Amino acid sequence: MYSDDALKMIINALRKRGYKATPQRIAICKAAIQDLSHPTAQEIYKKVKRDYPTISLATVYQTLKVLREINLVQELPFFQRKIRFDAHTKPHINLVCLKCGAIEDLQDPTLYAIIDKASGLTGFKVIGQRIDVYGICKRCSKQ
Amino acid sequence: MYSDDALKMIINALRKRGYKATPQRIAICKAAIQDLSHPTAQEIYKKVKRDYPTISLATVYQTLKVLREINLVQELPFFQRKIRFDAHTKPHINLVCLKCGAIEDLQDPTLYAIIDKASGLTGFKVIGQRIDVYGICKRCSKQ
DNA sequence: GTGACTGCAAAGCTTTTGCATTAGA
DNA sequence: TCTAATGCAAAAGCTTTGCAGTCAC
Repeated sequence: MYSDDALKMIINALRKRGYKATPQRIAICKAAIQDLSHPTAQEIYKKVKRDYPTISLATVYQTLKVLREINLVQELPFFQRKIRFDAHTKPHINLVCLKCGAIEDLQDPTLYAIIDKASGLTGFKVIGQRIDVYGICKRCSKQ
Repeated sequence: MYSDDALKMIINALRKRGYKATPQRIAICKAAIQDLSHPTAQEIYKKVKRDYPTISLATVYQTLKVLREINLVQELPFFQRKIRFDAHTKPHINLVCLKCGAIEDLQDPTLYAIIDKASGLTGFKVIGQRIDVYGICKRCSKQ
């Protein structure tokens, strides 16, 4: 399910920045990065709790903060005070279904050009981006 | 400062949907729509409080919910549990400076094409969008 | 061994809700 | 008049913080 290479990458990324690679931290990393559904902190917590029953939400939040710092995940603050996490930090479109709540990622090479243009026009130094499209997904439309 | 036409538009938009055009509501609308800095609810509250000292935060939140419903503003949930409001509901780029916190809007006609393409590819029915680019603005870069 | 991490509990804050009073249409 | 809106207070609920014990390195 999860390759050793990816595991090594996580451990290296942590150590390179001076963070300790604790078992809990690795479990949270794996849960956050493997999960393509853009989970909330609560969802990551529940998932990790299966293997580490004593884990606390505080640890999950602290670790997610670290992952954000080392650019392994991106925070997506959403409605209803929920923050969802996206392991996909390169430019892409989040197709957010307002009915079922699902978020689908969509690549589009044109995005790089638009972001570059925006940067060039305004002298803005780009660090990251978030592109959401809200609506109703195909599955929900059919119902 | 604020044209009668715009005022009439707000009142009409409210009444058309069955909402009453109370003085507080109009003041909040004006504060939210005039302000291009993407204010938070707190900032709108402080601004309106000058003219209506008895206004409550609850009223501000309730009114912003109404404005969202009638599509006069868009909610932008941000980091630190802050929601900022954008009176600009058409596709545009929010250039968000991570240093000074300023948000600048930028038009780009190409966005329509990208959103249409995304919609066409996936069968997604588009209702709205949010396009953020995070980085350092020109002014902050110079310092 | 030592400084960073965990996890419990409590605090912090934004946003929402309940409800009596007030006021728009 | 009659329903909806206001505004106070309290609740809700996600996220952060403090701190003692523990563990990675």
